[in-house]
Amino acid sequence: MISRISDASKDFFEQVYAVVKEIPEGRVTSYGAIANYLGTKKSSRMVGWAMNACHSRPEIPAHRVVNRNGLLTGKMHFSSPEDMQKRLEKDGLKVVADQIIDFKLHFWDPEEELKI
DNA sequence: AGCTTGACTTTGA
DNA sequence: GTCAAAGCCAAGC
Repeated sequence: MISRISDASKDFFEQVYAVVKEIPEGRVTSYGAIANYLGTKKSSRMVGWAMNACHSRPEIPAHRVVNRNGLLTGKMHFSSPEDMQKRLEKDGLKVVADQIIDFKLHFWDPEEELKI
């Protein structure tokens, strides 16, 4: 019989998407936080790479995922660079110079909220 | 098959 | 505090 891969071993991308979709409105998180929650802290880049493929998942609020500094590093990957900031402001967040104000206050840690 | 790039993070100077 | 370099894994060429 064919040993199908376990659900827990599903694609890393799917895991990232699952976490990102759980990000509540008005909250933001970092690539590293997601990677850490998934257990691959070192592979924070993979989270970003996963987001690069988020075009396959229109329901992914990728605008709520920023780098460790709260900087909108991936804004240019959106339909329009302004779209990401506009969505964040729509969520009640303040963005200045492509950076989220009080980022740490709005930081949403999946390890804290989702409880491993 | 190997090298380069990438929506990052951490560490050292 | 900033700046530079290393580490990381995967996809693209």
